[in-house]
Amino acid sequence: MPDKNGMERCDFIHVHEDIVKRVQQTVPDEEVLYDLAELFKVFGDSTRIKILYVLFESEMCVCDIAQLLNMNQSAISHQLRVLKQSQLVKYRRDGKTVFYSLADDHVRTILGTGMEHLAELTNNNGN
Amino acid sequence: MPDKNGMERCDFIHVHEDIVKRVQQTVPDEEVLYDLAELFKVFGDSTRIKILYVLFESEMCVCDIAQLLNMNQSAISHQLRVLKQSQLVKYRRDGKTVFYSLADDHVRTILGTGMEHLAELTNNNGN
DNA sequence: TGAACGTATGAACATCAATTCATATGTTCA
DNA sequence: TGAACATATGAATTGATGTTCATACGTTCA
Repeated sequence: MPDKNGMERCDFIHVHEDIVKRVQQTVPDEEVLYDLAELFKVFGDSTRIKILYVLFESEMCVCDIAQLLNMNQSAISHQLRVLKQSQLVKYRRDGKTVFYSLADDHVRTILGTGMEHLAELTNNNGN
Repeated sequence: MPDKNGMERCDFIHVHEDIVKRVQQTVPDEEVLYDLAELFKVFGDSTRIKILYVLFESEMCVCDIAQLLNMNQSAISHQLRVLKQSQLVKYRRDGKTVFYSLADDHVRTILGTGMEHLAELTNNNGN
């Protein structure tokens, strides 16, 4: 017969309190970790990743990005807004056209780190 | 009066074809970018980020992680499965207990890069 | 000014993902 | 073996998110 209340035994009887205490002190604040997750969430969509990679090469207008990715203008515009809010891209207006570009080099660094990880995974699996 | 078919003008008339061509060649394959997005998606959840940070300090069992994060065992177990599938954590069994730990140092690198980005943003906004 | 164009945006819809609940699986020990 | 415990998992639910559609906004130019 299982526990009366389903489960939720696990009363942390054997917990190493010293370890727990130490860990609690070294982990960053809840708020920071939340922001960090929000940042990575932005990179967690292939449309946005494609946009960023495209901007590696040169600044580009919404229309051109849409053509490159074979998506409609609205979808790109919505995603550019997300990237803008995260301060990953910046823009300048030239007449009717708005040109987007990478805000700084962090984008390259972050994407590069992710790429390295993927590369190593596929290498190891290839053995 | 707006266009007849809503919009979807934007016939890419003024597109710089040379730029577009060049960009298309340098952007990684669709599949790779998709995998990259999947990787970052894993980091795009604060529960998983917390788990990873907790594992920075030492290997830990499901129960302890649950206590540290003040969440129930099932939620943690589900998230550990995601981290396991992404090969970001590994585990070893010791009797009834399963200890989880970081799979390699890429986790630290990736999270560190994200942190740096956040730090610079807040610095710049603080001016 | 008004037509044409490039871009932005709000609403609707559909899909996805995190958590919870209930329960199954696997291990230890009396 | 069976009770107790630690973990895993499937189903259900709820909230978040990406895309589309329609349309608004801002700019140029005749």
